[in-house]
Amino acid sequence: MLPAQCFKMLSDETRIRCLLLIAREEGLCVSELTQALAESQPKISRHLAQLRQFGVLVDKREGARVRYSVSTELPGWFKKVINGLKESNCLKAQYREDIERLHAIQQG
Amino acid sequence: MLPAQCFKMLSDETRIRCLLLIAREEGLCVSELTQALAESQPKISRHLAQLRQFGVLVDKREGARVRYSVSTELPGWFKKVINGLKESNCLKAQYREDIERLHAIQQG
DNA sequence: TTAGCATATGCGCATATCCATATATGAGGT
DNA sequence: ACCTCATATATGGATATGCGCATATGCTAA
Repeated sequence: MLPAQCFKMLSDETRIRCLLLIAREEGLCVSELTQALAESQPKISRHLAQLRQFGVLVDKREGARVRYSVSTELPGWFKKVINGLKESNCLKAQYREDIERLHAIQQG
Repeated sequence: MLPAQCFKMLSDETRIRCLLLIAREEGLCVSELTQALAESQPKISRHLAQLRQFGVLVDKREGARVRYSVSTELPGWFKKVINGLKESNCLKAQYREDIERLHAIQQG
């Protein structure tokens, strides 16, 4: 688990947006992310697969859906990075629209 | 300053090694890094240029040499990432050899 | 000015990354 | 069985990245 490889997982805007939403909501399925980020389903799925293959996310089938959540077995320094992102107020603004779209869906 | 771009700067092992050494020693020149990492001079120079162009490092000419140091004008969450790396004991072991080579040079 | 060390950059190549499109798999309902 | 929704993957093409090598620039000293 080299740091450079971990950071490569975070080096794509789509992956960051997925990860932050999943961390914030403690688990989301592909269709929720597809709508929240307003991106194509294959695009989302492929990025989630990368994060899962690298061990950042874990997936769990729930009927027809697959729920992705943040792995609990990450190196301490990497957990801190994710928490730092999650708690950063200056970043919250950048991804506000994703959160708003997600909540709009969850309402309906 | 999108997070994904910041992390892209950290997504290369050579750049991580440079950044960690520079952060630890509070400024190093190209030749020191070239020897400490045991990599070619153009390779080191190119990666330093990327880190500088992105604003992670600042450079200062000192005679024939150029000293690179970590910028003080980085977003708070990004400073925390760098400090987290610097302080992580589990990572210190990974880059021990770089530090040893550096100190060997500085002695001589 | 010339020599020589320190640093930066241009170029070509190999490889990696990302995307859109189309298609495949999987699960549940009828 | 079929159909449909949810998710995954294969393919091909555009772009980006990293490297080695050679060369250019910058500085100092003589």
